Amino acid sequence: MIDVRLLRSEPDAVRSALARRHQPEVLEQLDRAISFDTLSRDIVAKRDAIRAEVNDLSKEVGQRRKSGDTAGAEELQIRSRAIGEHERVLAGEFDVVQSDLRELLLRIPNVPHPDAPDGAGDVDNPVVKGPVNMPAEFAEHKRVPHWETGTALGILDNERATKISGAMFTMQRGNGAALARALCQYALDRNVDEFEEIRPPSLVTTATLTATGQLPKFADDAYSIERDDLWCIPTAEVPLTSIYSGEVIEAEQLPLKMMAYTPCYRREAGSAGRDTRGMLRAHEFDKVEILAVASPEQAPGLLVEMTGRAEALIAGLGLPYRIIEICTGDMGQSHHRSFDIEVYAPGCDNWLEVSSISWFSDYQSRRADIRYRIAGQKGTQMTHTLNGSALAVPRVWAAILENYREPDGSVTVPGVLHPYMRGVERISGR
RNA sequence: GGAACGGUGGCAGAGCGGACAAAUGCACCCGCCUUGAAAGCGGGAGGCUCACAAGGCCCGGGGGUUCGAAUCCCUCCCGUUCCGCCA
Repeated sequence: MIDVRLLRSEPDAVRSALARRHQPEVLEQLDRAISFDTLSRDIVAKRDAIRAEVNDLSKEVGQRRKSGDTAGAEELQIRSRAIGEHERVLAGEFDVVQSDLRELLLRIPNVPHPDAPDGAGDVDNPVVKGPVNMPAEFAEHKRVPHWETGTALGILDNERATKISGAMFTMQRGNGAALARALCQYALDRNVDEFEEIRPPSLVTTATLTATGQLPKFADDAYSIERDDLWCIPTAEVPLTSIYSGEVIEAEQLPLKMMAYTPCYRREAGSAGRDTRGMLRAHEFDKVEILAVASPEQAPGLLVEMTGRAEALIAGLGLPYRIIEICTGDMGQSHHRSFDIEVYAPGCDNWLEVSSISWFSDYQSRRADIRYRIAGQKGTQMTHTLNGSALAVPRVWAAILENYREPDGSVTVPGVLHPYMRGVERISGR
């Protein structure tokens, strides 16, 4: 949620920043929000003046009662009651305007960072690094999609996954399952130097899913358990961000760095049939997420650090990759600035998005009410949040099967994963 | 799921219809005292809204009663204990 005070003090700056997202309806919402805010301040001023009057009268009623002036007290009561009617009307109006305003603000996206590249959509995302590790050409035996290799080796069984749960569910078996788990273990071990490992709940309340920005706008993308008013998390970002919701953190505690390995659930409404072969897009997948709660000053450095960490994991696996920056027209609603890491998969002949690292400025913190206090200073400020996929399993799993496919159809396991694979260095057919 | 009891400031904990932003203790900050510190003494200090002041709001959330609610009523949430169920 963007700051209403910013809307008041610098409406033009907010407008031109949001205009870079190339979504005309956002600017309309902005105008309505500004007029709601003006109206609400107008009403609250009147309401408060009346409340002050009622408070004064009530005090006097008490005093007169005490001194025995019953008649005088009763006369004041009558007056106060009449004024109270008016107060009730104004208070009602205020509540309506406030909730309309909040509803609007929850749907207005974050302002992009000034340095975020301009663009209308994903084709405008500039490559900021790479390709790294990219061979001049790929041998024919690597030009095999992972779903063929995985099925042939008996480590991918999507046919039965579909029988069990329906379309767009996947299932890994044997060394394929081990490979998926090894990737998570690898990602956790490489970040435990700085990030606290968390095992959060994967079902969360509506308030929690609203704090990170998925609700109210993107309800169709999440699985909901209506009977208990809970939602399945689409990413560990959701529970991790809300760990400190409603709390005030001492400045010297910042940044708070956390990571979690969780399943992620996405309905993928509207994307059925698109890039859904093999492991490319599924309703349920595993991911290791890294997250930081920081001061505004710490945030830019953390964005660089966290992007570097995600990159190091991919580089460590020896996969060809590149880093792109997300342009203003392609940014997620909560994002202030964002980078993606893409891995090249020769079998699909495609760059696969395997990691996304984002800075949310105070957008999520304001929704979640996460503040910090500087010792010796009055008041509190909103924190900044950042997060990124350290490693999203399915597409990395897919890229390994394609990049490490041998002429005989087996798959070599990258060296860094050997310790987590019970010594298996090569996955061959049974 | 059932029953009982709870939810008040950083923490503990009083207040249970009228001057309560809220006693007291601990912790914290500033003085005095001291070579320095502790103890002792004196003083200060919550959050939100807000340019500031004034005003308003905040005693788990929401609603109600009342001239007036931390205090009474309803409802929801959370916690503790006991029972039931269960990995």
